[in-house]
Amino acid sequence: MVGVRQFNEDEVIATALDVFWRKGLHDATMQDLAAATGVQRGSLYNAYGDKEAIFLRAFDQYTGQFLEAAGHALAHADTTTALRNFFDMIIVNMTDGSPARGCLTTRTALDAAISSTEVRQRVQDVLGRLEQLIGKTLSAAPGRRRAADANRLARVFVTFTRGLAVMERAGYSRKQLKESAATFIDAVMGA
Amino acid sequence: MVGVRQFNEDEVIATALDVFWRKGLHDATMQDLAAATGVQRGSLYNAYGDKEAIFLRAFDQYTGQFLEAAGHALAHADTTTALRNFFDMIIVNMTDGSPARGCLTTRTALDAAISSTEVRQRVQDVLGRLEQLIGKTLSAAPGRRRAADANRLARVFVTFTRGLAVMERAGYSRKQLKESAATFIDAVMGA
DNA sequence: GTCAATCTTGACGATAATGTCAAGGATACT
DNA sequence: AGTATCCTTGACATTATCGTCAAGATTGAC
Repeated sequence: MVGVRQFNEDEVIATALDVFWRKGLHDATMQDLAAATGVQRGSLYNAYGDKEAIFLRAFDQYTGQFLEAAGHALAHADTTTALRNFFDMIIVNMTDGSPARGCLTTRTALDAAISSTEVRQRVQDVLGRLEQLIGKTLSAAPGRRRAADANRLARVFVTFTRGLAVMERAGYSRKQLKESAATFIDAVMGA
Repeated sequence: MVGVRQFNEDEVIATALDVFWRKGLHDATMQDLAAATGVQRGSLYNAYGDKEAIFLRAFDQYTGQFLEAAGHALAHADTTTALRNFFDMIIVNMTDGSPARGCLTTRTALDAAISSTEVRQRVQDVLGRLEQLIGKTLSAAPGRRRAADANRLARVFVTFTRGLAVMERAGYSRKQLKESAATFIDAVMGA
């Protein structure tokens, strides 16, 4: 059939996200996307222009889900519990699938050198937003932390999450990652 | 001239390291290596077999230098000072060059999915050794830390260094990375 | 019912990278 | 000197990807 768009855009983007997540922006090819979505290469070019445009849509969908999940995990009265929830969430997120998919944001950040300004911008964006979420959580902690300290510490937390993503790629197991995260929280929040 | 090897292997590997560092194992091509070293593609194939073999040699050279520098930076009586030195070293290491080269180990780890077992092994190796170096430093700290704790904490430190490497790729400046590292050390070691 | 708009499809040309190889030629050993 | 060895070089076949496009077909508007 022709003449009218034959595919559901949301489904295509969701499937594309899966492909990008498993292969990365750089390694995923239009062929991969075509095969996974069942939409011909030519149709994808016609509908979106190029691979990166598809990626940006998929990545936006991803960051939306991710930040919402992060906000939800961090929404706990006790700061330490909130942080534990948060790390559990991201570790499961990156070790899910078989083989594990890893962290899309981190993978994309590492491709930064060969990506467009727009892609880099999105990565900075999601990291910045994550930092704010964590900063809010830390600021809400009972007591003696000043706002500036909370913000600096929030960036340390974000940095550590990126480290976990790398360690996952290096072969560390979910269990090992969780142990590191727990050790980190204890050390920073004072066990 | 022909008949006898026309190039100095150490120089070629050093140059190859530079290429891999700037482009990554995956993105660097034999053409790139040939152009940078001045050795023809065919000669490189003849001498080393394939790109990955060249990479492994270059990577070994790199990790040797890196771990030595890390050991040197950590060789300070005061644990906190040792850690500061160490982080300064790795941050300069990854922000050096223009544009900055980033961290080769981290970049390679992220390529894990598309790399051979051998490459993955080297990455795990260098991270493991780094963990041991840091563990030794932490164990030597005055006082109350048990060996098991030191080892767990060492892995947290390694993880954080990986996070810094990602943040660098995401666009954070040397100054910002140093601030995060300082905040991290203070938080963990008790400021 | 006609027609313009637009989606699908398969094909095409261009580019880039890989790995291989035969020919050519210098070296070193005997 | 003769000869085997080994390196260099350029060419080749292969494969993969990209982006484009013309032809074909259907829908929806008028």
